[in-house]
Amino acid sequence: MAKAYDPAGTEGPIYQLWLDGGYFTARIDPHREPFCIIYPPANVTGELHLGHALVDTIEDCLIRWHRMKGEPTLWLPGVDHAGIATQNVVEKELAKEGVSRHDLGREKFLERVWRWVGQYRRVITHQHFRLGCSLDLSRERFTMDEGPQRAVRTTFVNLYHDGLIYRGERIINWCPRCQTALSDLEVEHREHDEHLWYVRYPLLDDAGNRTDEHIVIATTRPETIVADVAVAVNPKVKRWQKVVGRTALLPVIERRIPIIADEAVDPKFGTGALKITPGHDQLDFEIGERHGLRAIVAVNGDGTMNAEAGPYEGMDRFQCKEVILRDLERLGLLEKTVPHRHAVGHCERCDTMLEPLISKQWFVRAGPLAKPAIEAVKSGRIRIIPRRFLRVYLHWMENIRDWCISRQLWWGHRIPVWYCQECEAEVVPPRDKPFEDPRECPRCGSGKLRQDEDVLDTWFSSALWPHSTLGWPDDTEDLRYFYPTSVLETGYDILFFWVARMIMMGLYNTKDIPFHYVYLHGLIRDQYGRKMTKSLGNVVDPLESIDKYGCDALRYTLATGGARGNDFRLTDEKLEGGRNFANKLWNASRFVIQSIGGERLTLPEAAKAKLRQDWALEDRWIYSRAIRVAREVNRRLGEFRLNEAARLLHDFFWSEYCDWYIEMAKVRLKEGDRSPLSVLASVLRDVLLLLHPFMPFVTEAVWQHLRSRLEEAPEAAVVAAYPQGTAEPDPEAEASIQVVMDVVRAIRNIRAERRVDASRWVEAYVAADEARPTVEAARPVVETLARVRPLHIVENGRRLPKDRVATAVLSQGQVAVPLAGLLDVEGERQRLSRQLAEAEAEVRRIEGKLADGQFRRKAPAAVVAREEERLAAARSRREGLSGRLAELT
RNA sequence: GGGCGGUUAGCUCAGCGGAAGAGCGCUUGCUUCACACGCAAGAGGUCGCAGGUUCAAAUCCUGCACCGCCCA
Repeated sequence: MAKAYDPAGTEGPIYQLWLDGGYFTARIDPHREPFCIIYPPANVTGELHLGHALVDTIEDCLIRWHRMKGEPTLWLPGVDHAGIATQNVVEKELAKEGVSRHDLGREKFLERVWRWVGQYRRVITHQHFRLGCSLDLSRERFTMDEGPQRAVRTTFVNLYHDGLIYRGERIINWCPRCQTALSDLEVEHREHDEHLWYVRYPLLDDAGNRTDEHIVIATTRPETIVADVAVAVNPKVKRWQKVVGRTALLPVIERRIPIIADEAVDPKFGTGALKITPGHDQLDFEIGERHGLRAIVAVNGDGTMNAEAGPYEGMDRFQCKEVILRDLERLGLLEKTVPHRHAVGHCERCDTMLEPLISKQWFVRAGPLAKPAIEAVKSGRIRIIPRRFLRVYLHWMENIRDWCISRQLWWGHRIPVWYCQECEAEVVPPRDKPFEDPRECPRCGSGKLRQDEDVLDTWFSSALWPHSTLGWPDDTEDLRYFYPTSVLETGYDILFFWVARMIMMGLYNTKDIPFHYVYLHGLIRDQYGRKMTKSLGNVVDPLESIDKYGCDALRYTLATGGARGNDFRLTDEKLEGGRNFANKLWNASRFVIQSIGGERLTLPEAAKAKLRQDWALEDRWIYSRAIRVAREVNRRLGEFRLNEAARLLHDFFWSEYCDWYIEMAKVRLKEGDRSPLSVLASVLRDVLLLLHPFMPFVTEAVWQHLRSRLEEAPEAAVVAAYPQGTAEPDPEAEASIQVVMDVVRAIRNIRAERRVDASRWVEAYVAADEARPTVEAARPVVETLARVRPLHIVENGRRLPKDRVATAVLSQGQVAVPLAGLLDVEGERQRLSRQLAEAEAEVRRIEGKLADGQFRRKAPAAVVAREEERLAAARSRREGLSGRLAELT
């Protein structure tokens, strides 16, 4: 084994070993409860970021844990066609060649996209390998595969015939750059420091002639004046009450528009009078409907003004704004301009300022679907972790709005609706034949049918993912066995986009929940706490981190980075820590394996603590601790507390197994006594297996070295049984070793403070009182670890030497180190006095607590007993300290 | 406007009713035969502020301040 762990040389061969073993392929066993996670499909755009690395780490960890527990385990990988994103990427590629998609035409363009898909599916798969993922590649699915396509089509057809999908003219969010409609969720609201323009609309008299009077409206979007159809005032605003019912003259356009009254107008905004533009504003649209006003759309799909804009036709909407303001100014109709901050919608994908406009689109009627989805979570059939996201989910669901699902894109699932060219009928395949394209119009018999040009929102197919990947709408073995899946794990940022919709659609399609648990993780940020974005240039490529520190280092860092559901910052320092841990694991293992040599060990199996009574104290202790740690780790994993489980293992392995146990074991090994080997190997085995889900490569690599030295060791860690800690702990050994450690630490402390040369052996005395047999038994350990020879063990403090010794008082004994010439009596006095003061304070504190009748009556007996023990220890320490001080001359 | 999260050692974060923890950084020693990606010994915290509940509060409740996020 090499002197340092080499991830780059290890990871490839180890992954190959797993693939060759076929360990990742799920096997159905009807007698066992399966464990299944559907991977959140990665966008086929191709970029793998730290978010994926986090998903990979968490899900692989859960999957490996369950697989090792012996459950039939399926982790199903997937790739998402990512409509807008992929179309944008391919269009950018084309732009480099000086071609637009329109030059190519729909068919040729789609060919290009498929070529891209072929390329990037492989890249994505390779990236999962690098992260050590134990995905079942034989079941990989792509949202545009035939199976998921059929699921999409079936769902659409059923929803349509159930009246849950409709086509209608609504205000939607339009992205002029992507040239498509978006759903509400794809809108990013951002505050803009802008202006509020106060514009005068002249009033007409009864004869329709212009007067000197006017009504003043305040607007943030003067360019939409051209599409105004009314002015509305709140009926409570006194100032405008008398003008309701009159007619105003729309500036520039000179259209006559009515002045109406509507409660929805905010009397405190601007002047209390609102221009009504039903074609470009949701609130105005609603007011318009109430008053039977027509709607005018004045902006084209590309963001330029259309013929409705009159003189401004052809201008870009932003340019139009400038020009119209100049015109208003010139006409004396611009009363004032005041600074104003307001929220503006932007395209989540390309950041373009969105244009709300009326458009004919397809919608999902979300209300009826949300009802059972609310119930499934409220009843606890689906559990959301961390729990605080439950309220977020419910609030969104209870206020859900219809979902705009049509996109004016070429790449995606084509909407399965045809329109009759003759009678304009809307034709959707029947429920029993959802995959058959209609050939003639059922109403007029015409053969002139044209399919809707649009495709569905990508999230529509993602919403079906847990069942469409398992074979739905067919009744497959996988679907029957693995559905509902066990855990849905993803970032909290797509709770609405994906999780909520999966619950709705899963319940609709399968009449069952899609998963039992939803585990939401936090977002990874850079070292300054900023979100990682391309524009900031602070995006970390996980593959670079793996190259630099090793996959296990990255995984360990991500797993321990923060508490569940919390964001955390990734830094090089943390990755270094992960690398160091992997190396520590490697080297301690190297020591154990080298110590075993060519022998084949049988590991001890002593479930009852009694059976371990005759073992060496340190063997009993570490064996007992390993049992407790295994229990704790399993418990934390069951609660999705990966960070706590990993940290527990880190601390146990490093601070107890390496720092103390290995050093203690060396004492006997050096004497040629091989008895510690089986315990060394046994605890190492447990640690390796317990850590395997977190750090699969280094643990497997070590396992492959270790297993040949063990009798009956499984062929690979990935399929070894996960330690459960079913054996009985040994509290007696744990308490005893504490005394030994305290003695060693006390002597080391004195040596360090007195600057005793590290290589020098010194004489020392220990008065251990009741713990004397323990210290006696551990004499060789204490001598070696504290570099003491000879070690005198005396009955009690009175037997310790008094002159020119440095002393330490423990709760269960005292230590004295003769230091002729090195002792600073005054310093010693000060140190002991300080400790005495501390001990006295402690005694007073606990005495006070125990004197309180309320405490004794109300606190649990175990707590009272513990306090009494502490008091005894503190008193003993106090007596010892004052005794030493008195002797100090 | 509504909701959520955060505020704990110099930094990054755990802990969330019964003696303040980790990693990094810092100080002092160590080429100790697994590891300097290391070993040993240390220093460092009125757990944001103010009330309240409790025998007991960093931990529960109320209010406030600041930072961040989500929804409208």
